[in-house]
Amino acid sequence: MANKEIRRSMPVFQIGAVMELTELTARQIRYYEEQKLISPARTEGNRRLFSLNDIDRLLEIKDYLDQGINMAGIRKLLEVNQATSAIEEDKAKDKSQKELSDEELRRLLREELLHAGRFQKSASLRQGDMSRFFH
Amino acid sequence: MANKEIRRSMPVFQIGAVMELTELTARQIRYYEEQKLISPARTEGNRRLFSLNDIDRLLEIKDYLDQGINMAGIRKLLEVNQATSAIEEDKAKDKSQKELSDEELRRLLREELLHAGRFQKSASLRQGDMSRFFH
DNA sequence: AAATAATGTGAGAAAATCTAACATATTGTT
DNA sequence: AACAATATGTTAGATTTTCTCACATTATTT
Repeated sequence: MANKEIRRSMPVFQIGAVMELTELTARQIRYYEEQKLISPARTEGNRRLFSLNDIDRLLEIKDYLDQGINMAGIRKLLEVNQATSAIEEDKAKDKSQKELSDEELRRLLREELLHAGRFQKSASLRQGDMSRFFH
Repeated sequence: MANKEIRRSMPVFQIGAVMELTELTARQIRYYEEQKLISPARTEGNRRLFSLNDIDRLLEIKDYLDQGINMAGIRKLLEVNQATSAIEEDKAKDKSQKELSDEELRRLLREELLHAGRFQKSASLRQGDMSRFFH
């Protein structure tokens, strides 16, 4: 499901929330952006907006920092991590595709058609849909 | 999993994000609070903080509004909805409990022990954990 | 026509975030 | 030991967002 990744990359959190969730200071978070470790989106008014992926990344950075790794090291590690996780995603995709029986495929197709267009405009969001928004 | 409900009720969204997600104006959202349809949390600085549940509720309200139902009606509908969904949750819980084999129970217990305390302090959050945070 | 309900709009205050600059503590280098 | 670089703290002033409150407007009910 590519929707999952879309949802996880939606920029919705302001820096205050991120500070609480990650226990990093605003200064630290901004510095990591300066160092190109993260690239949060911006509102019209230039405020940072973070996604779940950004937050995961910050938690990862924090872990590495606790291990005494410096910015350069972390930058490299995140690169590698990014690459390998992309590969793993692809693998998982292949695997799950192979494992689908024809019947399941037909069922999924029906589902797909039934819900087509659901994520086009947020106007189409309706009750209960927020549960679909994350993960 | 009661954690799911805990996560869904975590107040993290500011009104700006909620406006975008729901396509309601700030005025509307505040009015619905005044009408006791929602009860968002507050920051120290008195700003509203909404949870996923709040947002679902607002989307539900919007649906009802589109159907021409007034505040009183919506209030009542939300009450009923709340009650029935609680019942359904209980039912689901019963069902899933019955369906768990002894072996699965033991496995879950091990898991539980392994991850005990994880949600006590946000300090214990580590990389990849944000994916667990929603749904 | 008057009252009520739901929402819009504007003002002024308070809070959160922004950038930029300088300070400080720790680590690495010479 | 002295110096340089790294990572973070702190402060200031500007900008943006949100707050409450009051009044305006529009559509429905009585």
